[in-house]
Amino acid sequence: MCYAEWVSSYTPCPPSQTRLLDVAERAGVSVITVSRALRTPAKVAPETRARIEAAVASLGYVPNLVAGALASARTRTVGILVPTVSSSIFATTINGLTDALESEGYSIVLAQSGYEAAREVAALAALLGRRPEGIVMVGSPMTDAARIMLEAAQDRGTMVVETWDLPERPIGSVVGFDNRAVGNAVAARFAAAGHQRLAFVGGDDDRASARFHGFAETAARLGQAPPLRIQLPAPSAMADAVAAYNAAHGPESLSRADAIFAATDVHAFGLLSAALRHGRRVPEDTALVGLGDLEMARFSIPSLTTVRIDGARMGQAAASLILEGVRRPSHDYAPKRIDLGFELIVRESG
Amino acid sequence: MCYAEWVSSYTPCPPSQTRLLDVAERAGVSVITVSRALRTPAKVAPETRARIEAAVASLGYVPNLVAGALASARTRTVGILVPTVSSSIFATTINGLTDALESEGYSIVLAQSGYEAAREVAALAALLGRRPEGIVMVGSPMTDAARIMLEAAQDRGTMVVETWDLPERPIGSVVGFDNRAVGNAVAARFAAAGHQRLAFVGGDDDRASARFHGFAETAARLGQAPPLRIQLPAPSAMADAVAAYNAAHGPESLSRADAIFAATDVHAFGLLSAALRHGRRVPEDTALVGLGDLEMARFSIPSLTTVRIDGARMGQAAASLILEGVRRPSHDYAPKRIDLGFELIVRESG
DNA sequence: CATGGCAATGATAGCGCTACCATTTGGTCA
DNA sequence: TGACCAAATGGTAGCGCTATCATTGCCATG
Repeated sequence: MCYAEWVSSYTPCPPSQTRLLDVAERAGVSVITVSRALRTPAKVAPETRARIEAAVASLGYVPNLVAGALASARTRTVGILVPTVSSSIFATTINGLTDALESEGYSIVLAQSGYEAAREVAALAALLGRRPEGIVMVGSPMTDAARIMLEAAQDRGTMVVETWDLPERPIGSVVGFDNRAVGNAVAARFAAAGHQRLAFVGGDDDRASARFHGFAETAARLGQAPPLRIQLPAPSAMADAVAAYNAAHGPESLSRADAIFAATDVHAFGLLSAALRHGRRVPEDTALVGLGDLEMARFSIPSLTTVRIDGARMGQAAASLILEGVRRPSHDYAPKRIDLGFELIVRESG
Repeated sequence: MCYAEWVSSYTPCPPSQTRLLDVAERAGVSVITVSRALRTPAKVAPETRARIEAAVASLGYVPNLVAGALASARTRTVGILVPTVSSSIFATTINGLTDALESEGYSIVLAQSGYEAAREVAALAALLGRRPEGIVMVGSPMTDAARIMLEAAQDRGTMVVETWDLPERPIGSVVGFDNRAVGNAVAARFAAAGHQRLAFVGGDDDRASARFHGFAETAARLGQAPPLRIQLPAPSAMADAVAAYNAAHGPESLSRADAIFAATDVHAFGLLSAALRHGRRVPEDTALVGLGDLEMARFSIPSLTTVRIDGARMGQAAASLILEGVRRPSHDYAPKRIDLGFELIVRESG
């Protein structure tokens, strides 16, 4: 609070913000009527409403949603915790979520875990302190601490939605796809095309690992040698994939692989670049499949075969789940599990 | 509020959230002592603090920051309004901002304008209703309405920072670069390389336009023919650039240009793809320069000459400006103007 | 031994809004 | 005509926290 004005005329206070009360006085009504005129205009007589609207406009009144949230125990806020925003792969999900929620008057609070456990917990605490009505996670929490916080929040009525995966033991609702099945599908395609020396390039987060396990699983089932796995640091960067390709030239080398599944299109693009620079032909010498169907997959040369994930729809679905579940007594709400599937988009690279 | 429990045992309430008071009772102290233990631990005796910490842990207490914000008139929240998050070009700015603010206990509220005036105003109203301590704009507001809202917010003590530009008439602080100078630099380079038929491809937002004007200005100064300008819809998409390249084959055609400046790397990449598919050699037949220095610029083949903008640093600088200015009496705060500059990264494409 | 100062804690009054009751009209219907 | 209802409006008590101003006890100081 600013008491400076009582103390010294040398330190003026910023003009205190206009409140509902100011509008009410201006319009000659009570605060509650102004509140109603703003939130449920139909319940206020037209002339009264007009007077109030005039007062609002002339004062430039912007309702304090923080106060409203406290009073109503509805923050109209949804938190989203992503590993990182710089990786454009989650951008579409954020986009879909934002688009679906902002028209309902919700705001998005964004936090990043940076793929780090400690940061995830801290970010989650910050998020939950804002009392969001929903929390959208990309993936499942990395730590038990985070899981417990989410479960507690859910017990208090917060909607929890995990995305980009279909975890065995979800916290609340889930909207994602089967990362293991993705790996299966890619391995099956490589095998059908007659590739022998498979490799997988990606991070070591749960989702990338699931893709690898599915990949290795199907490779084994089809009698292939175990795929080489190259682990790259998170978040996915082309530079890491390029470095990995350029690195070793021993038996563990990527350049010996004749088919590479990259856990993200970003990695795939790095590998494509490195392979071409090495004079390898893609897909003749090395077939390449990515994941995400980023725009560049369509326009690279050769264009990139990739697993399309509908990130925007995932965000929209998460938003719908939250809007449905919010304010509903917990006893008649059952968490949902939505499998959005994936699609192997076959282009030139494999 | 949930009164259902008084009414009917069939509609149980979600367990009401734990409050400071619950922790206080558990620890045998007053609420204010708990508040202090959490915010300024040094002011609480070690044993008391230990008891409080134990109570917090056993209750799983998460402070309600909404209530705290209302009481203290400090929301510890910063709003960021971007044209879109799907365009990865602003992702690094969001990243830099987030990284710099989250360690200070701030949360980020994200809103998108989608390059639409009406949506910008709506998003801004939603943002300002949350009473953020700072607002980071990508670019300047598109409408006067938005500008007025921002000015009013600033008068109430909100820090306003415009980024990605250096507007003539900034609202508050600015951290960006000179888009016109970027255009000048690219035109100068094209001219020096002996290119004759220049073209510019980009959106029609203020920043892209400034780049074009700088480009045309220098072209004229160096005696070149006025560059062709191809306007693409926002947000920038490779597909639009590809379509533009493939479109007309008349005198207004991009394929006649021997040097193209694309307002973003995304456009540049689309043009690169289209040109190569048409059998044009880059840079021999068509030189190409982008903007943003996205990672793919480094790894495309040919690699992309581009104007590097340090988006992350822009975000960090915006965060610093906000943290500095916040809570400072307005009379001793002077808006700052920070030019982060740009760098022409010469690679293979031009 | 009174005095002052500091460290530790507490009581209280809001922050700006909304939920939950009133209360006041004017009209409808038995 | 009086009971009844719906439409329009108002009064008031918080939401969970923090800012401000006590209050308490303890020690050092002259």
